[in-house]
Amino acid sequence: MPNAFDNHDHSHCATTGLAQAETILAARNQRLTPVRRETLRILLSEHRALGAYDVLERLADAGFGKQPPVAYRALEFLVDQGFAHKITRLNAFAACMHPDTDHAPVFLICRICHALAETAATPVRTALNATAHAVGFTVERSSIEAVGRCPNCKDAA
Amino acid sequence: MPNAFDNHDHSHCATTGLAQAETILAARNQRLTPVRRETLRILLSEHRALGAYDVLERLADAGFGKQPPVAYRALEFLVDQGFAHKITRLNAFAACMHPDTDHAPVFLICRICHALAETAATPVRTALNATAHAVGFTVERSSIEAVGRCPNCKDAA
DNA sequence: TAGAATACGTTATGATATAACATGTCAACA
DNA sequence: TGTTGACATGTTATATCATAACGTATTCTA
Ligand SMILES: [Zn+2]
Ligand SMILES: [Zn+2]
Ligand SMILES: [Zn+2]
Ligand SMILES: [Zn+2]
Repeated sequence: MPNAFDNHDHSHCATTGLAQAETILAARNQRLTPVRRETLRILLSEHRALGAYDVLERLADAGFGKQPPVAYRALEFLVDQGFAHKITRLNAFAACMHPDTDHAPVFLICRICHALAETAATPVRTALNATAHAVGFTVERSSIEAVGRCPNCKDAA
Repeated sequence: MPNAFDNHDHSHCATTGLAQAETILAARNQRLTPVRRETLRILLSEHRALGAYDVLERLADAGFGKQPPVAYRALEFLVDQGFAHKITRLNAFAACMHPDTDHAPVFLICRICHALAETAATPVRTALNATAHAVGFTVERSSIEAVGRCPNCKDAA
């Protein structure tokens, strides 16, 4: 599985992502309707986060509704079902790169090219849980988002 | 140093916070003007994050300007100088509890009572840097925010 | 005290997000 | 096979969060 920073056959990411969504949602008796499918396709088309209004514009171009709830609802569905994530730092959404495994990711956001990668969260989450436990806090959800430079942009300002 | 979840003499937090800001800013030749001071006092008055418009309302009550930039500018100053943090998950701001030590904190947000604590970030950040390094990414800034239940609310739904 | 830098206040607008409600789709089942 | 109920889609309207641009006031420095 390549990450966003590697050169890779990206068409594979998109087709795989859609196919996975089909399979998983069918098993859950959830419907991947045309708007939802197109929304996922839009997110999968890039390894970066898109604002809800960017998604909305593309949905409108594809013949769907033009009002914010159209995008927000499809995005909410995809987030709930684990096929997309909200990147809170960016107020934006990105396709999940491993919807098959239950996970709570760490996001790496390139400040230069805006590429976004999801990486193994286990060690970070272990540390976070320990830190929280030390003050009696129970973690239910968390966002771990780093901004910096990806390998392709490491020499840029 | 108590954290937000402990019972503690909270008036101490506020007076200490303001005094620290005075001292540190004087040393930096930065001005803790009346709006800035009041903004910090407002944030210090609670161990939770306040939205910019909540802060603005209290500033207006205290006789300062009533327009959003008044609050946003004071908040930006305090964040830049390390006396407040923006909690991106909440689109809100909170006073920093240890402005004396250079740090990039982990935030623990109680879903029930909205208390917010800042905890030692070192182990979490170490893990995050290692994870990032593994894919060639250089972390410049990061937000680590957990939502869950604080010790006082651990038995709640 | 003049001039420059900084801060404060306002108006106006931009960007992100949701409430509320009408219409449409589809499958279960009387 | 027509009715019903659940879900999905679309719209209007509004709420919430944030910044651009500009004029005035204050403070610093020479
Ligand atoms: Zn790809
Ligand atoms: Zn990059
Ligand atoms: Zn306190
Ligand atoms: Zn609590």
